[in-house]
Order: sequence, then structure tokens, then C-alpha cells
Amino acid sequence: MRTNEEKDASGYHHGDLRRALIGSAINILESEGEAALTMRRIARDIGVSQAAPYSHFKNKRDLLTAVCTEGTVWFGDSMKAQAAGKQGLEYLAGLAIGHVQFALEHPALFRLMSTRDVSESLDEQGNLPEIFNEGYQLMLSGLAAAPLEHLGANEPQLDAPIAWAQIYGLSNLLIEGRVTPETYGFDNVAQFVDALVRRFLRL
Amino acid sequence: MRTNEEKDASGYHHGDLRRALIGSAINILESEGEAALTMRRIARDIGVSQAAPYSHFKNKRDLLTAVCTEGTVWFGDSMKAQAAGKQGLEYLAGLAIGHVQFALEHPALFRLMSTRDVSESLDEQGNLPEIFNEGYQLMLSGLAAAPLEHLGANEPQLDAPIAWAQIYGLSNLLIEGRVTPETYGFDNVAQFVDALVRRFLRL
DNA sequence: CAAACAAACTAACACTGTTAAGATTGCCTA
DNA sequence: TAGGCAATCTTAACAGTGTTAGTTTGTTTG
Repeated sequence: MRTNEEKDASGYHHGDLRRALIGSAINILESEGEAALTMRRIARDIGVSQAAPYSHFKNKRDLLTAVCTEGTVWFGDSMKAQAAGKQGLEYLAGLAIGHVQFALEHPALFRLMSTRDVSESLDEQGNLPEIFNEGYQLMLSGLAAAPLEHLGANEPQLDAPIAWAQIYGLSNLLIEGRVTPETYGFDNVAQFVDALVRRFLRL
Repeated sequence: MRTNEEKDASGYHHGDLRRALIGSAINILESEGEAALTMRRIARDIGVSQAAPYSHFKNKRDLLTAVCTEGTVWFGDSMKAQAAGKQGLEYLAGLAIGHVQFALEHPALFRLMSTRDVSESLDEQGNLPEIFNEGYQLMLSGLAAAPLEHLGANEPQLDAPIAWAQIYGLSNLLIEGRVTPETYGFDNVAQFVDALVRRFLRL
């Protein structure tokens, strides 16, 4: 087990430093938390000079944005994986469970993605890049496949932000330790989340 | 309008430096964001040496914890103010609206409170200090006064974390700009939040 | 093979949190 | 009233941070 990333072409010219930097950043983030995630540390772990990252990223924020983009792909995969093969409300529940599962498995990464200042990543039209809303897009597709008609008829278009806020909030409360399964008589996070989602969806 | 805090006893012995530090920190936080919130800056704004804060706080985390404690009081007040004089579900809705309102009026402070690493503030029994869960405690009282019986009978004890996650998530999505009222045909945040809360509570 | 370009390097800047050691003050006691 | 003492503040320094400028190296292209 070596702490350094691969460094084939020793000396100048790393090969694919940009990708290595993102990987190193994620490694540090997941193993030691955001406080340990410094530019110099990322470079040191790869075995490259402290200024090298600036050939590939304008600044730290830029690198972290790339990390978030990478994380968002995993995030979407996690949601889809849990929903795969299910139908209707079960599909929706699967998305939600995949969402929480990702947050619990990658708390530091999820926190980074959640608190990312998104206002500087807007495109020319002032819209958020699709990628940052992947979870929300998936939730929308889930709601399209399973409208929550059994929950009442008033303002059903509000179900999207409601469902999104619900699962987003639950993920945050769990990883910050503000809500624990034990308090409600569950000894298993998965069962707890499952029960919450089912209660929320009235399944 | 002076940027410095009061500094009566010029020279040594400030008077109530501890309180002034917290106030200065909140000022900077709310006007310029967390990135501008440095120990040296806080001290400079008061007109005191950079090391002075360390006579009153062990480290930066300690000061920020005090800031969060102060913020939590305001937070609770905001919730109670919106719920005052209301009954049952309307009381519960008021708490929720006060919650979101606080987050929107003090986004940086709310974010700080939300992401505070709570694990190092646990007491001897390993419990979270009551103060950090004030919002949740209020929500519990609201649910006690207005059980959501009309939402079904299965696992009603889960309504507390569900309601908490709902309003916590909504607050976060709004201040991070990931959800905007305009998307759903509202030109007013207050109306949007009101509609969401009513849809959630089936009012 | 030479020239041009991209990607790495070294060295420095201003800034950060934090600590150590000393100076000043108000208060309590003899 | 004098003296000491603890609390509070000061200056000075340390290691570490993000970032930039200028230089060197390797690759590619004419």
C-alpha cells in the first residue's frame, strides 16, 4: 500500500496529472476529511511540486469543482443502482435510498457537493449545470413515473421540491449525526431510512 | 457607521472582549461570508491584537461554537415568533416558516450552524447539547400539539425526523440556490415556502 | 535538427491559526 | 495605603496555506 499515486514518467511531465490530482483529492477527502485537503498535500501525495496543480486548475475552487463533478456521477449511479428494476413508487423509494446511501458512504464528498458555491458555476444563461442537479433530475423522473396522487390533489407540482428537500435533508441530518436510528428504535441505518421513506411516501 | 466594535477602555482590558469577539465574528460572517471570517480579522475589527482572542477562546473552533450557540438562540426565536398565537397544524406550519425564514435571512450563520462538527461538543453522556437541537425540540413540541393523524397511522413516531428533515432540507436548498421560487411560478419566497409547507402538511 | 510549446520546477509573497514570553491592569488583601 | 497576584492584553515568532513569477525540461512540430 503506497500513499502516492502512480508516477510513471518521473521528473517532468506526469502523464495525466489532472486526473491524478482529482483522484488524490478524493482519496484525502474520504480518508481524512476536508480539513486535510490542501493543494500542497494533494501535490505531495502524487509526488509532484506544490505549484504543479496550477498548470491544470486555476485555483483550489476549480479543483474542488472537478472533484464535485466526479462525485456527482457516482452519486447518480448510486441512486440509479438502488432504483434499478423497480416500478412506480418503489422506483422513487429506491432513488431516495440510493441518495441517502451515497451520503452515508461518502460523507465528506457529499458535504462538499452540498455546500459548493454554485453561483460561480452558472453558464451563460445563468442556469445551473445539469450535472450538479443530477439527483434532482432523477427525482423528477421518478415522480413522473409515480405521481403522488394518493397524497392529495392540491398543488401537485410542488411534490418535486418537497421530495427533494425531504431526502436531501435526511441525508444531511444523518451524516452530521443530528438524527440517529437508535433514537427511533432502529439498530440499522438502512432499515431506518427504508421506514422513513415509506412513511413519507405512504407506502 | 464605524466598522469597529465599541472599545471603551482603550489599551489593555477591553471590558467584555469575549462578547465583542462573538459580535464581531457574526458581523463579518453575515456581511462578507465565512471565507472572510479569520481570527486576525475579528481581532482587527475590534482594535485588539491578533493574539487577544486566545485569552477567551482556546481556538477558532471554540469561537465558532460560541457563535453557533448565539445563532441558535435567534434561530429558536425566529421559529417561535412565526408560530406564536397559532394552534395545531398552523402552529407547526409557523415553526417551519420561521425556520426557513431564519435560514434565508442569515444564510452564512445558518450554514455554519448546519455544518458544525457536533461530535466534539458532546457532553459526558455523549449527548448533543440541547441548545444545538433547539429547532428539533420545537418541532417535536409542534408535533405533540398537532399529530399528523390525517397522514396515516403507520409508524407515526417517524413524523418527527420526517418533518425535521423536510424543513431542514428546504432551508438548505433555498439558501444554496438549488431551488428557486420562480421555477414553480412563485415570485415570492414567503408564498413559495408557505405553499410547500401546506402541501407537505396537507393543509 | 532546431524551434516552439506545454508542463513541470524552484522560490517567493502575503496571509492564516496558534503559541511563547513579557507587559499592563484592576482587584484583593495585609 | 501598599503590594502582590491573576487576568488580560501585547509583541514576536513558527509552521503551514493558496497563489504567482520566472525558469527549466521534455515533447512535438516544422
